[in-house]
Amino acid sequence: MSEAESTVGERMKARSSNRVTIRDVARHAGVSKSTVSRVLNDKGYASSDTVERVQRAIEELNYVPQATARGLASQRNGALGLLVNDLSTLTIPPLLSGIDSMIQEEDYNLLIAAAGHQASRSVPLGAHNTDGLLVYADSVTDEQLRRFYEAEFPVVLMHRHPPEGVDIPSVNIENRQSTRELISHLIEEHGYRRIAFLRGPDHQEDSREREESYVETLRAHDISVDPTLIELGGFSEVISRQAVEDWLSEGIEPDAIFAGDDGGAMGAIKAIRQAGLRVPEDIAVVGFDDDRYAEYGNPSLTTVHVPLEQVGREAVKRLMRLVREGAAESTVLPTSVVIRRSCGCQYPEMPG
Amino acid sequence: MSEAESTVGERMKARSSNRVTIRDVARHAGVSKSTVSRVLNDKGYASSDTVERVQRAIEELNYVPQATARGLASQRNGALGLLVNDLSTLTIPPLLSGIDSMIQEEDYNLLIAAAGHQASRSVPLGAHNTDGLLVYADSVTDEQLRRFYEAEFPVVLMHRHPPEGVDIPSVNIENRQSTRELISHLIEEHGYRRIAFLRGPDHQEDSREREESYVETLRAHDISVDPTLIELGGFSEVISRQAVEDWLSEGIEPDAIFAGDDGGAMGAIKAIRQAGLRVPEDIAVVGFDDDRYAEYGNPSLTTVHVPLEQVGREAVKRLMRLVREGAAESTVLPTSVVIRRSCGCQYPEMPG
DNA sequence: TTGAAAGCGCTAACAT
DNA sequence: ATGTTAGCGCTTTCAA
Repeated sequence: MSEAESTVGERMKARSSNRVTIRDVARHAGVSKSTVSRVLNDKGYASSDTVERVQRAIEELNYVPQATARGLASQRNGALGLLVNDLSTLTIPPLLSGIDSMIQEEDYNLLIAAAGHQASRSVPLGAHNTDGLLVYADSVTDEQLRRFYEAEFPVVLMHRHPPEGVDIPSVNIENRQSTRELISHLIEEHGYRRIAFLRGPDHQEDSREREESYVETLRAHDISVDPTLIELGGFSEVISRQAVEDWLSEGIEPDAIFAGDDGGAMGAIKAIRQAGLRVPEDIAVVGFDDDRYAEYGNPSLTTVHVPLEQVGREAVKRLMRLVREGAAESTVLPTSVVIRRSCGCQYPEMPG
Repeated sequence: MSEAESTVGERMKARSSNRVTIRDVARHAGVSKSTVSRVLNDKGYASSDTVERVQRAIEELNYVPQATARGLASQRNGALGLLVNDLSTLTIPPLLSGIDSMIQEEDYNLLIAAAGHQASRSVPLGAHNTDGLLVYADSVTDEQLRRFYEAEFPVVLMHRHPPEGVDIPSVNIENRQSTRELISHLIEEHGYRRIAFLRGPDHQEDSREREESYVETLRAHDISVDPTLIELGGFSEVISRQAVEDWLSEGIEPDAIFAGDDGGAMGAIKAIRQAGLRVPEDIAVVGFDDDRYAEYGNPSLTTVHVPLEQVGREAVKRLMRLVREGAAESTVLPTSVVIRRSCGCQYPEMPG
């Protein structure tokens, strides 16, 4: 019996389910499943006549190949995964936007999961449901990363370097240079000397690099580093605000505060104003990220612009290369200081 | 031959692939695949002894069931889809966060796709790769919605009502009442009478409802509606800014501007300040959404708080019910006016 | 250029 | 309580 024909039993079966399968298309076009598959995937030979018949059948039946079946047969999932710590962050939208646009171009799907604060738990995304993973910062542990690496599962890191001995490509941003420029600006242009720092979470590389560069820059200007002026801001508005409130209530009043991220800067500003002080007249505040609201802050925020959308796109590009060619290179994207009002400068676009 | 045993050929095959399958687990535990499957899915009976052996085998072999195979066999995808217009919006993070947390609780995966501005194109998510869809606002057309409905494919709408004759559950927010309160506040507390409106995209229901309520509230206060004071803001900072610039350059100077969303409010503020005018002294501005930066705006933004995280969670809950029980109810979540500085009030927390 | 057949890794009757 | 058997809907050799 030819596959292109059908028995009564088959017909009834086909009728009983309203799901259109490749067999229905084959039957409708008068060809075999294999031929339909070839047309679908543009693989192997097919006479233009056949191609057209099959495509018409697909249209007429409104056929869409089922992902699970296709995946099982071809041993690929057709999806890329994204792991982040926290989806509610403001840095997420541009990142997502970049990732999604690139992934759609590549005809893959995007599977997302937030690791929450238990980066130790088992990862919900992996070889069982994706063909590769984008890992943001410390959303998975070194150990888990190592396992992916040993299993030769394609992973690209964002805002993080691979641990020792693990050769995973990464897309990072330049933290040190812009931090140096930013802190130098505070010292040289504004004459601040008591500059505080609000650290990010302990395991965030971005935060560590920013802190190191902050320390180096102070030293380069012969300013001794005062440990009481370094507190945990946790890349969080709430924690940062509390830290600054604590300083102020203890009578510690820096000239300026370098918050590890813009959210922290907002928390700092809130604390300062609540204490009846002014930003930047009494205490200047600068951040990092250039979140969407940085420009609209009160006052507008001097910060460092991070090309997050580009980070997303570059990461996907690299992951695709890794999936297809087995290798990809790392990169570090440039950042740039954005001077606005909160450091004490006159931000041009904002009169009043 | 029992399934629990193995031939040399099978062993070699198992060795040749480094992927651990259910057969490996079965062999390792000395049981059949079915038993492993039962333990895996907690279905049917199994002696506690067997359960333990199987679980140990799973641990030891580091086995994770393959999503495609499981999906094909069980006729489900194990994933829920989310369709939005634009991933780069600020309303996205809380929404995503709510959706993701709920979805992880339900042990599903989250597949995301931005429709871009071609809501007309074919939808990348559907029955072929998900078990149900969350549709945000106008990210798909009425026609596409109708097709899903006719195919009895589970869909839950967010920030949108189903078209006529299509009974799809939705999670919406209260737009009219809070708009009425907001506009009444501008009129009654501040005495504004020339109040402009920046409309959202044409097909956004939120925007239409806000506009209707805006018009009604003006009329209720015996204020005639001036069509020149209604312009397209497109729920976009850039478009809104341009619209306000146009007004000002034409000498049109409202007492207050009601932007359809917070992004638009920011654009309006920018335009006003650039024209050398002050907010709220010369022109007041209010928004809608209560985005993360609304409180930090310059001045802080009077707006309407929208419980986006809850919208996400409620939508997932309803979609799960729809998937499992075939039905779910719609709901409308309450919103609340948040008075800050941009309307002309004294916002308590911000001295200086 | 096309069709037949095998099989991807799992679940789900149905036996027993 | 557990094993056997049949697929799920595709892709992919292999023949023809």
